[in-house]
Amino acid sequence: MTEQAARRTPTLEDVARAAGVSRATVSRVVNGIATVNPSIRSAVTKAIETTGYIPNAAARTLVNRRSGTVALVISGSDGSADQLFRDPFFGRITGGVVQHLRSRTMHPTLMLADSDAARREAVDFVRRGNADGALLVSTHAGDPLPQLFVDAGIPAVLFARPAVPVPISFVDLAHEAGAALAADRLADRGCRRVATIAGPADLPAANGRLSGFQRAMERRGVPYVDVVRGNFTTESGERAMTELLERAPDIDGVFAANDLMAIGALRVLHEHGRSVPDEVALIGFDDSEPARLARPRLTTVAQPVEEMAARMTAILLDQLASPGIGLTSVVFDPELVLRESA
Amino acid sequence: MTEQAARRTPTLEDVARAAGVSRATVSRVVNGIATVNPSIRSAVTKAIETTGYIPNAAARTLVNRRSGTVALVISGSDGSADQLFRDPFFGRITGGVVQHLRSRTMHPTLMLADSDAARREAVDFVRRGNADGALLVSTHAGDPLPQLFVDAGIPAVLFARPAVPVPISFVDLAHEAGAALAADRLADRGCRRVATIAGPADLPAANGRLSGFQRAMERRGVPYVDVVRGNFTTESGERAMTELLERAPDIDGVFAANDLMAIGALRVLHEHGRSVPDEVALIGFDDSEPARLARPRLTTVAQPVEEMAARMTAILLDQLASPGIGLTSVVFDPELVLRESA
DNA sequence: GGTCTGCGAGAGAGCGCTCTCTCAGTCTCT
DNA sequence: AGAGACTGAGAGAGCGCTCTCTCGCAGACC
Repeated sequence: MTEQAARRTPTLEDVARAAGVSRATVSRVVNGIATVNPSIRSAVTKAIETTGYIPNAAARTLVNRRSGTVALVISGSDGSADQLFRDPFFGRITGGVVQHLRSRTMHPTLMLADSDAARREAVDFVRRGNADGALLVSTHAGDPLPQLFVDAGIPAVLFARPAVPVPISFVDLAHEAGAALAADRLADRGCRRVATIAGPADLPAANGRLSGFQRAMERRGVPYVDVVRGNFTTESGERAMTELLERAPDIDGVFAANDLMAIGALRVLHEHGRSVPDEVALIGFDDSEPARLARPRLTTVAQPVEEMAARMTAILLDQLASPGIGLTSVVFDPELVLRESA
Repeated sequence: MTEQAARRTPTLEDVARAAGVSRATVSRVVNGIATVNPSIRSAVTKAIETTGYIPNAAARTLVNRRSGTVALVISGSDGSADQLFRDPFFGRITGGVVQHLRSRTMHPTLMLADSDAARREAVDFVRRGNADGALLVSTHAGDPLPQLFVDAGIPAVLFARPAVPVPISFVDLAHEAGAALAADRLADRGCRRVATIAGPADLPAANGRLSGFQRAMERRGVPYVDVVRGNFTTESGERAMTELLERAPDIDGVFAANDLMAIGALRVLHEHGRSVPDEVALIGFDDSEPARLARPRLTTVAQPVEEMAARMTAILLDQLASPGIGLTSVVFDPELVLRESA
C-alpha cells in the first residue's frame, strides 16, 4: 500500500493530505488564487515541493476545455510532404509561431495535411480537443483545408490569403507592393528590356507579384514586360531564363517571383556568359538563405515571415480569448534588400 | 434544456442513448473491440453518425495515461532561437518525425529549449502528461537537456550522440566514415596539398569528421592535413578559407565539415581566382539545399536526416510500447554525393 | 451579548472516458 | 433435461482536476 503510493505520481489529493488541507485549497494555491491564508499557502507550497507534485494536464483540460495547444497545419499539394519541410519558409513560420506561443506557455502541434485523410485528421484533432485552434499554412491554390476548418467552426487563422474566398482571418504580404519595389529598382538602374519569371497562375501571391511588377514597370515607362511562368523551383527558373534569353537576347533586367527561381536564372545567365548585374540585373523574392549564399548575392524582396507568423498566432489567441470577435486580416509590407545582383 | 443539449458537443452518453445501448458498448465500438454483436455495432455506428460524436481526447488521456503526442524539443545554445529554425536541418528532422508519427496517428509538439526555464518547461510538459516521450535535437556541446530528461525518468531519444556520456538512446551518423569518403574522393582526384575546415572542437560530430578525414588521408599517403576551425556558418568558412590560402597558396583540396562553410570557402576561392574543381577540389558535408544551388554544385557527404529522424521516432515508440526495453543506438552510414566541386 | 456581515476553507458534484466486474442469456455436453 | 462453460452487454467505479456551493468563524455593529 505504501509502496503503491510511493510509486504513483502524486496528485492534488496527496498534496492535500501532506499539507493537512483540502484538495480545493491546494488547487487554489496551484492556480494562484489570492484568497488563501498566507500561512496555509506556504504550507501547501512546501507540500508540493516535498511530494514532487505536478498537475495533470489531461485532468485540467477535461474540466477547463482548454488544451494549451494549437495545431500548426502545413498543407501541401497531395504527396508533397518531404519537399515541404525542406523549404526554409516552413522553418521560419514555425519559428515565429513558437516564439509567440512560448511566452503564453502554449505550444504548437505539427500536422501535415497533404491528403484528404490527413485533412480530416487535422480537423478531428482539434475537434477532439487536442488543440484549441489552428494555424493553417496553405501553400497551394484551391486548398480545401481552410473551408474545412470554417465548416467545423474551429478558430483558425491562415498564412496567406485564401485562393478562393473563405470567411477566415489571415495574414498576408503586400505582394504587389513588393513587386513594385523590384520594378523601381530595375527602372532606377536603367533597365528597359525587362522580364519576369512568375509563379503558378492559380496562386494569389504569384499573381499579385506579377501584376504589381507589370503595373509598376508601366508607371516607369516600360509598358511591355515579358512573362514566363515557373513553379517556384530552381529548375523551373532555369527553364524560364533559357526561354527568356531565346526570346530576347538583349534582356537587361529580370524579376523572379521567388529566390529559388532567381537562382536558377542566375545559373543560366552565368552559363550564357551574361554578367550579373552588369549586363542583366536580377531580383528575387523572399530573402531566403540561398539568396544570401548565391554568387553574386541576390538582391531580393524580403517578407517578414517570422513577424507575420507571430501576428497570425496573436490573432488566433485573440479569437480564442474572445469568441465571436470577428475576422481580422493583416497585410505586411515587404522590403527590398539590396545586395549584388541588382 | 433541449437547446442546451443541442449546443453541447455530443458525448458517449448521448450516443448510447441514441442507440439504446450502454456507454460501455459505444466505447467498445469506438475502440474497435471485436466482441460486439454486428447488429448492435451497426446501430451504434449509425448513432455516432447522426449525433456527430467525436471522442474527447482529454478524457481518454486521463484514463489511458497516453496522450498520443511526443515532444520534439529543439535545443540550441541559449538565445539562438531564430537562427535555429532557419536551419534546413531542423526542417528535415521535423519532416522525418512527422512522417513516421502520422502513420501511428501521433503528433509532435514543438518546443524550444534555449534557456534554463525553457528546458525545465520542456521536461514539465512531458511530466504533466502532455506528451508520452521526447525527441531531443541537441545542437550544441554540453547541453544539459538530455540529462534532465534522464533524471526525470522520461522516455527520450537523442538526435546525435551526446557530447558528455548520458544513458540515453540516440541515432547518429558515422561521421568518421563520411569524412573518409570525402578524403578518398580528394585522394582519387590526385589532391596532395589538402586542408579541412573543421567544426567547433566541443562537438563530437565535428571531431569525428576531422579525425576521420585526417586518418583516411594518412591511409592515402597524405600525412599532413592543414586544419582551421569554423563554427558551421558561411562567414566562418570564408575566414577559414582565407587563412588556408595564405598559409598554403598551393592548396589543391579542401574538405569542409558542413555545406555552409564549404559555400563560404567557394566564395573566397572564386574571389582569389581559383577555379573549382580544377585548381582546388572542394567537398562539403550534409547535402543541404544550398549545396545543390551553389555554383559549381557542391560535392558533399549526405546524411540521411529524414531516415535518421524516422528511426529516432521509431526507437522512442518502441520504448513507450515496452518500458524498460533498454537503450538503443543506431549509427547511419553517410553517402558521397558527386556533383561538380570535386 | 446577540445578530449580521464577510472572508476563507471544505465538501462534493461533475468533466467524458475506460475497464473491470457482474450477470443474463445461449450453447454444449453428459 | 440439467449443469457447466462461454459469450456479450450493462453497471459503476474511478482517472485528477476545477468550481460552485456551503458553512464555520472572526470581527463589527447596535
